[in-house]
Amino acid sequence: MPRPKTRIQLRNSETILEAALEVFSSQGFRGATLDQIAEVAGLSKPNLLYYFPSKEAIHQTLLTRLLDTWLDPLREMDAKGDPVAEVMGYMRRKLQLSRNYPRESRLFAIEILQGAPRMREAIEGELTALVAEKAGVLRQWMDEGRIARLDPVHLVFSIWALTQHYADFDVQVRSVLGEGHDPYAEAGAFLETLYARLLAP
Amino acid sequence: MPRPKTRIQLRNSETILEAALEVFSSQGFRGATLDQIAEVAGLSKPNLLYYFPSKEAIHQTLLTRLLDTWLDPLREMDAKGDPVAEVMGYMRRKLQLSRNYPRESRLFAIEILQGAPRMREAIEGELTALVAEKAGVLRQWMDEGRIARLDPVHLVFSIWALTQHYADFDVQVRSVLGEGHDPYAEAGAFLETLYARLLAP
DNA sequence: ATGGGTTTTGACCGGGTGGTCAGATGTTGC
DNA sequence: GCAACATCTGACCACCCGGTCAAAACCCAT
Repeated sequence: MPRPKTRIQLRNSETILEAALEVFSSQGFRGATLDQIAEVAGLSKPNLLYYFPSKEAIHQTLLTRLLDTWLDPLREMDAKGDPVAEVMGYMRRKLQLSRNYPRESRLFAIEILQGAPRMREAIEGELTALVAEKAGVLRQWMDEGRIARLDPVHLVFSIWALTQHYADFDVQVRSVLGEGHDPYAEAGAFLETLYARLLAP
Repeated sequence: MPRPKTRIQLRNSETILEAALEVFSSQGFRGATLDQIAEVAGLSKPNLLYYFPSKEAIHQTLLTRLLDTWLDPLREMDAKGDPVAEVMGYMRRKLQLSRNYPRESRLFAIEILQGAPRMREAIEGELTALVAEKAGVLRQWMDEGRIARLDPVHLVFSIWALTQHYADFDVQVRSVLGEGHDPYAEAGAFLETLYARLLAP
């Protein structure tokens, strides 16, 4: 069970994780099989298990990597910037994440939906702490009258919900919109309007 | 494979569906096993299969029942009512659905997340048609200047996203909020404010 | 009580799944 | 070229899972 060192190890580990993301995000943990992942990766099943000790370990690696990417846009929200612009910027970055990494979004969603059995720790630690910190920043801005007074945590929830919806419920969104639409472009415009009105002091 | 007729058949069919909802909504279709469902239902596995021809059939029955419940709140939105009150009412009913039927919400979410393999038809038919109809009503209200001009379909998406979030991501919501919170009460207040500001002409 | 229909179950089956292993094949430094 | 090590694979295993079936247990009208 080598930690990536050589070129081959690095390349194959990445190939496997990429394939695993594809399969886990569309089938869930139990729905995915090592054979499927192996096929997508273009490797044999025993070869997967040469690079990762178990199916569980592959999944765990994906989740761990994911969390950082996922929280970055919120980390970037700057207490020293312009409040409305900062919240808007956060919303835009999160929507971009949904657009560019829909599989990651779905992987995350499936995990939380099922009670976060393999992520509880990270959620109760890192994620909760970061939201608490940024809620403080938002509350400060509200106290200063620079954005409308709202429950800051639910404001964050609203950004999560509204942006992730377009990745997680992609099938439904596209079906309802019909052809000839760019869901993310329209969502961007809609959310700009929404948060402009919501945040105005 | 009897269609419910006698008391026993009715009672056991319901027991099975209730248990299946519990298990499917927390494990997904492939993650769930008949043994788990049987255990929760307090029946033997072969006995389940006396009432339903297959695992698939149990799942299908749940989904079919679900869709109607799920669309009812939108159906009730009345073109002849007061626009802001009607949209607000829809949002409130949808939030109540999340509060009262979180398992159903998660069952639905998992299905869509995985590409709606067993629901595509219903989504492309019933659901899409209903949204199209109600989007027309919303557009009419906007033309009359009675609510703000917005993309009506994305307005509906926003209600779905913001209300279902509290059921689907329950674990995350509760972790971030910490103890001593009533997520749904707070969400209700937050969403009232949000839609009041968003919809005002 | 008894007989016919309904409900329930233990035992079993075949296919799929995660994981192992011995050995084959490739790669690299000398 | 070759030894030492890294990478890869076919064959295999034990377990799980959805589903079957024959027979047992139960229910109830007569």
